[in-house]
Amino acid sequence: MVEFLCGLDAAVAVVGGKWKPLILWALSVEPRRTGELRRELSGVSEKVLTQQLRELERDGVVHREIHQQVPPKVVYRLTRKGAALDRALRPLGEWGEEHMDAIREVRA
Amino acid sequence: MVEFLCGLDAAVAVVGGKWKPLILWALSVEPRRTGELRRELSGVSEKVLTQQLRELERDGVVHREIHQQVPPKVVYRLTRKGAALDRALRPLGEWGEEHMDAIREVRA
DNA sequence: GGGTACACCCACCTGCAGGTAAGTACCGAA
DNA sequence: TTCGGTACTTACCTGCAGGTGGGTGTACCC
Repeated sequence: MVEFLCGLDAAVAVVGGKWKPLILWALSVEPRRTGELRRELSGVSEKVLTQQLRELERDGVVHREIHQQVPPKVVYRLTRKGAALDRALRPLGEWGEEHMDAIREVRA
Repeated sequence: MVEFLCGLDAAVAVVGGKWKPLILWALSVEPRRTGELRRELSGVSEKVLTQQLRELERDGVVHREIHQQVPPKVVYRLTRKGAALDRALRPLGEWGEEHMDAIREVRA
């Protein structure tokens, strides 16, 4: 790994994770706490959510903001790079929106 | 499955496969025969390549054109829908191009 | 006759992404 | 004093995407 054939390859390495696109989408609306994210993306396990958030943080698209208090409070927000990534994903989302029905139909 | 939370979800269902983005990229340059694709995407096994091509065909983004002759000749090309998908992937590719170095660096 | 190229198909196997369930440490409310 | 909420971590397990290696049929070249 760590060798990309093209830009698309690199981008996929960042957003390629079961919940990552949805996480980015959620955070693009507004910053959120861990629990809020968990409830929004119904179906994610706690482990996988934090895991994917850590990877997004490592890749520099998500910022983790720890409010030192009890009980703990952690807020996630998109970095500038993350916002750009989100914008780059928009056309893909629109394409999906447009052809969703046809795709769904073909898988029955 | 067959239930998408949003357009992005649907699009990912289509391009989410180890070689699919690269296949689309290759076919966007020009239509290709099976063997040409195999050589271009060095690393794909024959099985997985045809498998992913079949799925892309089923999803209506790739057209399979069989020239009835011996030895067999099969040409794959993007459909209009496929070309639109390719265009929708461009911004993502550019984002990747731009941040590729940073991403590579963070994974060492 | 042996080798190569074409575009497949099939049975089998492996690695790892993702899921499950439990534990940590703290506090406030019932 | 037990419960619920906060944000995690750890050990363990499972399913399946993807990879390996073989086989098919035809025709050309040496």
